[in-house]
Amino acid sequence: MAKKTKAPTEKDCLAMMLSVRDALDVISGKWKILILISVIYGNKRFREIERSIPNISSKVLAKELKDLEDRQLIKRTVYDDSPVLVEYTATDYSNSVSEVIIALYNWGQNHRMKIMGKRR
Amino acid sequence: MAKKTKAPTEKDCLAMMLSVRDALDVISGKWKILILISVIYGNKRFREIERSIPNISSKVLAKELKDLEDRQLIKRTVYDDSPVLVEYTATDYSNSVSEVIIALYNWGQNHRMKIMGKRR
DNA sequence: CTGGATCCTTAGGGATACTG
DNA sequence: CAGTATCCCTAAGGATCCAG
Repeated sequence: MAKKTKAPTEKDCLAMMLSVRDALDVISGKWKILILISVIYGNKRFREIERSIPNISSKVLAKELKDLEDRQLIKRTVYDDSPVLVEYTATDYSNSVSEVIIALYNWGQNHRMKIMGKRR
Repeated sequence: MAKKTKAPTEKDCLAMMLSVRDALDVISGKWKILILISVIYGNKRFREIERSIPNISSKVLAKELKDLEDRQLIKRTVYDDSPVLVEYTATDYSNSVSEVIIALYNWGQNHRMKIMGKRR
């Protein structure tokens, strides 16, 4: 109703930052997104996920998985306990991250081409 | 022509990760995206940017700005040098990050509501 | 196989003060 | 105003080994 003659500035800028920072809190770090990708792509077992992500260590993976589970971005299910069978799966919530992942993917591809082309 | 009966798996997953990792290399960290937002929103001066971002220190800002400049994600222009006037502005390239920012923003908002609603 | 425990290194970043 | 210079501290992450 009311007209806001002003273009977006300080307040919008800050609001933008706050939400973005929330998002970054969750998905920032070297591994979280990669783990999400792996799980969304269908990897379920610990070693499977580990192998799918170059250079990740089991310690880091365990820690990040726990973190992601806490935030309900993945679901951990224990199926057995003789040789211990655990499965990690995506949740609706983790699927909602897809847009972010896609955006990162697109931009990253573009960026890669740019640096490949240019300097060095 | 050829049928690929298989759904995307390992190779696509890895390709996805590589590009995403490239993107993360550039924009990860606590501050880079926030700085980009600030500059894209029109803040140009060092102190202006500094004030627009809660809790950032001048040291960190200086470092990140330099980094972003190296990667051509912002442009630094010195206009004068009596009281020293410097302007940071967005580049086409930094504008291309907008999609990522929007995605983060949307998801972050959603996430914020989710945690607000739930636990604690 | 699924992780936990331990040790260690480094980069990120806060605080504060200072220079051109 | 636009940064630098220190100092210091913590968390992220690598390496390796070990336990259930």
